[in-house]
Amino acid sequence: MSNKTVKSHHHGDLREALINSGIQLLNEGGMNALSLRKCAAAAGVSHAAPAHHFSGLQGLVAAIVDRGMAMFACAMQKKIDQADNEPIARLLAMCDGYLGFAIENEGLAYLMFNQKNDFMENQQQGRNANAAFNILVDSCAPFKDGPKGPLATQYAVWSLIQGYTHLFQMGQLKADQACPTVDFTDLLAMLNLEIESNIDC
Amino acid sequence: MSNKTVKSHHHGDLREALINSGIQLLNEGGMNALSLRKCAAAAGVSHAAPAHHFSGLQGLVAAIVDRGMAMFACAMQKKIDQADNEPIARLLAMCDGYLGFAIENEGLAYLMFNQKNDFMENQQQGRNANAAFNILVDSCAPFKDGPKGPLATQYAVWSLIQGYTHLFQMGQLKADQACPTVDFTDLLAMLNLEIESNIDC
DNA sequence: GACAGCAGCTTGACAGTGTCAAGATTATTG
DNA sequence: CAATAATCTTGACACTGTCAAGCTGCTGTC
Repeated sequence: MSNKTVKSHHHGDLREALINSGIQLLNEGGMNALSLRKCAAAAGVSHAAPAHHFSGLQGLVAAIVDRGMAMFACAMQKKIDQADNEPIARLLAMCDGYLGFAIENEGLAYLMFNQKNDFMENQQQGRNANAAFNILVDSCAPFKDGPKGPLATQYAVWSLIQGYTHLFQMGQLKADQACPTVDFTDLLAMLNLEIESNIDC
Repeated sequence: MSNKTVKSHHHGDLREALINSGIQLLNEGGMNALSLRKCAAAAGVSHAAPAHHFSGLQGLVAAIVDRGMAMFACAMQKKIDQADNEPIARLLAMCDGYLGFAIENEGLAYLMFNQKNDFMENQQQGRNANAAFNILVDSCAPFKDGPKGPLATQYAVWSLIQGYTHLFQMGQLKADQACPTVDFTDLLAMLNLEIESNIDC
């Protein structure tokens, strides 16, 4: 497939090619369009070749999720960097990036967010996932925790944006009836978020 | 299989049996354990028999989701009926039933909540789904809508409980680190919920 | 009561899937 | 250069959903 070299027995960068093919299949045909054999075919390679780079389908999925997490973290960070240097604006920007990523990468995001997460256990695998998670944590850091204990703000925001994104992905937020779509900004505004004193940046 | 009648060519209630087998398979072996052929085998019937009751796997899934929605609505209503006759208590009870159902029926709930919803379009199919949805709507009805428009309360609560449930299903709420699990009550307490005046029950 | 029609189910086949074992080819290393 | 390891191919297997064709027994009509 390469025009630089004559066709070799070795692909050269099959692992990368398989991940890319997988993401493309996901975003084109949704969850059920992903298969080892189709990835192999898209990379111009025999059906059993992927087994030497991933331990079965689950391994390919893990690699795709890992790649997706890097893209996800990047998408959120980009929005945050464009926002005003103020806690609420940055939090909203993070959520904007969260939802935007899920919209622009529908199949990939579905795979990522609906996969049981063993990342915390496989430390090696989850570096990108942790990076994405830390962006969420950092965005919530300037706000006081609720009276009922620490982390409440963080999990409230996470649940809210994840739930909203999920409802969107499942087509539950269509504005087909009289009511217009409820914007996420309005939902976040309902949360009691108090800025901790003496915080800059 | 029945001890009342001799074995007949006809099963008698195959449709029900297939749905029940499907739910059992889901809750025992998770999402990937569900297959038409295994449902058929569990019902003691040939592999192609389901095709005469459902239009393929998708049809069986739709029937299972429909059944699940009835159970879901029942679970929420039961909790609400046990709660104090007061808006906040009833809202919390609804969320308790929501999460509890997902915990007690892991595989089924995963199938239900991660399926793109065509219920609003297939009016006939979605009666049970609408019943469950209406319980959510009714639980939010006593509360004022936010300043930014109607339905904000409803979608904030829905996003929050769905997101929290989803994080739980994906194993993101484990209290493995120093922090204990964040209770949903604490998250709901962070929402600005004002009771509308002149409402009883 | 007999017979046609039909719904319920079976059998057999097909393409697609993941996974394994064995072998062929290429790159790397001593 | 030769041995070894990495990479990929080929072939096979069990499992999946789906379709076509046929068998079985119930139901309704004359």
